[in-house]
Parts: sequence; structure tokens; C-alpha cells
Amino acid sequence: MSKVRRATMTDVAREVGVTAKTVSRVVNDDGPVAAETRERILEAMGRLGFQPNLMARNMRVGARDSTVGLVIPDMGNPFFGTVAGGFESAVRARGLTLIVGSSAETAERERSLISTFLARRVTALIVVPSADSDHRHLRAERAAGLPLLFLDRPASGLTADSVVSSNREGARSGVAHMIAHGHRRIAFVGDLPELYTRRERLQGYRDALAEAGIGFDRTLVEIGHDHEAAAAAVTRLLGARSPVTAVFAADDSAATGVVLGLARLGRRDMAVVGFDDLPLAEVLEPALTVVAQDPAAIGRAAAELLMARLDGERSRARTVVVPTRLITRGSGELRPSAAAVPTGR
Amino acid sequence: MSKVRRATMTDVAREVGVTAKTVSRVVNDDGPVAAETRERILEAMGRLGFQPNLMARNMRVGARDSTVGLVIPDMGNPFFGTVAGGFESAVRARGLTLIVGSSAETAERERSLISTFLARRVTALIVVPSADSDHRHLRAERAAGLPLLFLDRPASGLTADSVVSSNREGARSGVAHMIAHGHRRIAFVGDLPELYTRRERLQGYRDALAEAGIGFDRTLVEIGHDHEAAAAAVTRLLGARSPVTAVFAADDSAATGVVLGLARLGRRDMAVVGFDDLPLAEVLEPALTVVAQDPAAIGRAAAELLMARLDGERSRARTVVVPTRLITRGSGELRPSAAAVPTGR
DNA sequence: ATGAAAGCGCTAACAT
DNA sequence: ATGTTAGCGCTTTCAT
Repeated sequence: MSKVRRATMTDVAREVGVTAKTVSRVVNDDGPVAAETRERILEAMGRLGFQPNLMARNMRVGARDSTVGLVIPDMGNPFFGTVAGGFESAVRARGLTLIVGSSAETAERERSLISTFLARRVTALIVVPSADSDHRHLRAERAAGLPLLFLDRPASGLTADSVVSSNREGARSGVAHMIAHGHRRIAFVGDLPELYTRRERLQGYRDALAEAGIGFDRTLVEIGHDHEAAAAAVTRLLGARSPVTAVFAADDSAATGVVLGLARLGRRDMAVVGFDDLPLAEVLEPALTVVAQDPAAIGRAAAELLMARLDGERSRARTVVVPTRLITRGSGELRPSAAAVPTGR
Repeated sequence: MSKVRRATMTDVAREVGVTAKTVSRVVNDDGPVAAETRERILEAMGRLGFQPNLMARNMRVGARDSTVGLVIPDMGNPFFGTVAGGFESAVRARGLTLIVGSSAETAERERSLISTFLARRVTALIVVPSADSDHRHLRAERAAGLPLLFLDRPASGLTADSVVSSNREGARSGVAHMIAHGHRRIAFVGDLPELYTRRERLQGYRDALAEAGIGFDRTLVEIGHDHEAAAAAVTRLLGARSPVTAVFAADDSAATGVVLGLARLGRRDMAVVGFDDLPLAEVLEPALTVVAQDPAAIGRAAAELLMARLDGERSRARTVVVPTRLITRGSGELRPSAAAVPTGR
């Protein structure tokens, strides 16, 4: 019952009366082995419950560990979970295993995780950078040929491959959608201003306004880092002298809060478009129109980029932009309500 | 730019003019080193970008790999993601890293992942079993002292530690809640019958009925494996000669489908209680009453159990049941509507 | 077709 | 305070 030594190749070899090398040949299908010897070795392996020690193998072969290190802000966030899943299923055929950790959006935990992963000699490193992190310390790794990839947000202080959503264009299309339905006073509710994704989406919002010749009003831009903050923001926006008729919620947390705030106010007449799809979006009343990201595709794109690097592709750093898609369900198609339309001059 | 050899302890030692062992002493804070030597070693380490090779260390120390292998059905599912996150933050202080893979609910992928993890010599193994898997093959590992833990569902063919939600009692309380509000015809909509969690929750449903002296009617038990199936189930249940007045949705997918189905029918008068909380639950109209699980607590409980085992606890297999909590928000408190109440005999 | 020796990077157990 | 030797489990290289 106590921790017993696992069978090694040498154990198996001794059982059969051969050398470890011969067992190794059987295990790796490498070099000739007499059919009968192979039989006996396989039998002994089964009997002893032998499993080759991957650590030892990787070490001797001088190969890196057959893992890919992944640093994400939060494992409970289905967006990152789905990205990770898409990545994992794309690389598993190659014998790569995923090793993950949460940075909790802090630069310090991010660094400590990266450092653990490097110590493990991961085959490649994927990072979703936290807001205040700096990646210059990875330059040496990059120079040494370690495939490095940044996800959802670009690296800072370092040029490297990255995969991101089409944040700007996605946001632009979502806002343009509401403009096309007659809205001119459209609020932007999003995460903290230092976040890359928020900045990009805010740009997209401004792009859409500019295209339509609508002036940018900074009082319509609110921070809604969590549900309650976003709900409060909506209340403020609707209580203003010249209230908005539509809201663009730049991430799922903001969208949830906006919907919540509107529900509390009993307002069903506001147009809303969210960024990032929500499982219950179609159940809401009105059903929520969103700019959907494709997290599984992001994971797959990351896998492809990385595998190309592992296959020796030496081209310069690439950024893959994964398209978003507007899913219209009702909330974005509401026309400006009479009640909310400014009384005019 | 090509894959360059990483600096080793010997490289550092040579730089400084000492032996690898001395460098090792500095790195591991193990044994005395002259202050000045230490300085020079640290300097050289920095200059060469030395990072100790964890694989080599683990191997020499005869320790297992400092990782915990985790097999979950789906990384994109926030429930499992949050469990994993809770576990990870609890074990990180111990220097353990999480290595994960998705089984996609298939026994075959589950086995292949387990096998990869064993080959890596993980320190412990955590598995969320897929419906048709068999864990007898892990008996030898267990006997050899590998800490083994089953999550969310028990192992099959093997006695081992496990952590589960209080599925039965949680479901009982959710259904009892609706009974307390006057409902007697309550439907059960859940996942496929072979799933452990569904079976337990169905038992809880029956417990609640029995307590209230309400007969069990198998025609009120429906399968809603995905949203659409659950929505269709609701339509059937309401179209019956003697329609239900309340629905217990035994998992989040069923709950989403039930809410969706009711919305399509325009029925706001049905009591609904879901199992497992949903991010938008409070935004629904009426807001969704749920039996909430506590995935982070499940992860922490798993970490504690496992760490106790690593510390040598040899007691027999334990099952930790993590409590659920009824969150009342409105949908479970609706009284049976006149329209839906059976006309009586 | 099989084996012997050496070594991957590190550390345990002894020296000195 | 530092060094030597040996070996973790495996594979490479070269013999036989």
C-alpha cells in the first residue's frame, strides 16, 4: 500500500532475460526484435504494469518536455476554457499535453507560471497577458527558438506570434447595426480602460460613429467592470438629461450587467448589442444580439501557428485575427423608443 | 535563432570555476556556500539565463513529476473550469502544476489521457469519469500509492477518494421548494439517464415527492440532453391532458432549454427550479431560482483530500459531499396558475 | 537480433 | 565550504 517503485525497463528486461535496450526497441518500435522476444517482452510489460517513464525519455533524447504551457487569466471563464479545449484537441495528435495555470490577471502570477513552465522545458509557451505584464524577459527564450504565442491580447515589449479576435471590426459592426436601426445616442459600457480588448472595441465603436457622422461623446463611455458596475452605468446613462437609446456592451460581463440594469428599470425599449455570446442570450426578452467570438477557432488557430513553428517555420512573427460574427436576435434591432428620443432642440 | 542548447548547471559551474554541486546548493538553498561564491554563481546564472531543469531534478530525486493530472469532460464548461481553478490555486503553494485534458465524455479518450499522465509520472490523478468508463485498470496504481481522486462522479470498479456535489439532497430541496408553493404536478427534465448526476438528482426529486405524499408519475420525467430537446420536452409536458405546473431542470443545459421553451410558449406562469447556477439567472423574467453548486469549493476540497494523501494519510477512501444551496429568485416561488391547475375530478 | 557503455541534467551520500 | 562519485530511467552509438 505504500509508495512502491514502478517497474522500469530494466525490470522488464530482467524478467525476460534481455537488456533494457531490447525492451526499448519494442516500446519504441525501433530496430529489429525477434518476434518471439517481442512477445515475451510484451507479456512481461503487461504483467509488471510497466509504463515507460516519459520524463526519462524526454531527458535522454534531449527533447523538450512534450507539453505546451498555457497561462490564462481564469480557468472558470468559458471563453478561455473553450480556447484551451480547441487548442488541446488540435495538438493532441502530435503527442502534446497541455499544462495550464491561472494568472488571475496579475503580472506576478503570470511571471511565476511562465517561469515554472520554462523550468519544465515546455515545448511551447502560450500566454494570455495580464494587463500590466511585460514580456521582455522572454526575448532570450524566443531567440533560443522556443515557440511563443500570445493569445487574445498582444505581447508587450516583444514581437511574437499572436492570435486575437477581430475586436475592432466586430465592435464596429455591432454599433453600426444599431446605427442602421436609427440610433444616434449609443453608449459604450466596457471593462477597465487599460485592457487591450476594451481599447480595441472602443476604437471600433468610434469607427462606427465616425462612419455615420455621429460625434463622439465621452460622457456616453462608461466602465462596467462587473455586473453591478455595468448595471449602475446603465442607470446613469438613462437618467441623463439627454438619455441614450442604445447600449453597446463590450464584453460579457458588461452585457450581463446592462441587461440586468435594464430589467431592473423595467426598460425593454433599449437597443443592446453585446460583445461575446452568452449561453442564455436567446432566452432573454428581447433576445440578445451579440458580436460572437469563436473561442474554439482561436484555439485551433493557435495550434496551427505553433505547430508550423515546431515544424521549423522561420518566418517573422504573425498575428492571426479570428473573425467575429454578428448574431442578430432582437435586442439590437429595436428602433429608438419615443420615450427616449431626445425632444429635439 | 535556431534551437540552442540551454545552459545547464555544469555550464554555470564552469563559468564560475566551481562544481555543479555547488551551483545546486545555491539553487536549492541546500548546504552552505560562501557568500562570495554564491554571488558569483547568481551572477553567472543571470548572465547565462540558467533555469534549472525540473525534469532532471524530479528524476534524480526519484520524486514523481510535480504535476497533477486532471481529466475533465470539457474544458469549455465553466463548472469544470472553476473546479480546476479552485484546485489549482489550492495546490500551487505546494509547487504542483496542473496538467489537463478533455475526455469529451468518451471512455477511450479518458483512458488515453490517463495513460499519458501515468507515463509522465504525475504526483496525483484526478478524473471526472465519463459515463461508460471503467477504472479497474487503476487498481495497481492505487495499490502502488498513487493518490487517485474522482470528481463530480464516483469511480467504477474501484474504491477511491471522491468529491461530489450533494446532488440528491440538493434536488430534493429544489423540488420541495416548489411543493411548498403548492405544486403537485412537477416535471423532471434532465440529461441522459446513464449519467450519475442525473440519477442522483432524480432520486432527490422522488424523495421530495415521497415526503409530500405525491405519487411518482414517470410520464413527467423527460430527457433534455441539450437546449432544444429540453425545450421540446416542456412543450410536450404542457400539451398533455393533465399539464404540469412546475418544472425541475436537473442541469444547466436542461434549465436553459426549459426557460427557452417556456419563453417560446409565452408561458410566464410556470414554476421552474434549475440545478446549477447560470450567469444570467437573475436577469431572466422571472429570475431563475436554482440549486447552486459550488465548483470552487469542490476544487478546494479535492486539493485538501489530495494533499492529505500526499502527506501520508492512509485512511480508507473518503467521499466528500460538497453542499449545494438553494438560491430563490422568483421562478420557483410562483404559485400554480389557474390555467394550469387540473380541473379536479 | 541483441548487448555494453556512456550520458542527458541533476542531486544523495559521502568525502575532503 | 566545496568536491567526487554514482545513478535516476532511458536512449544513443557502436559492438558483437
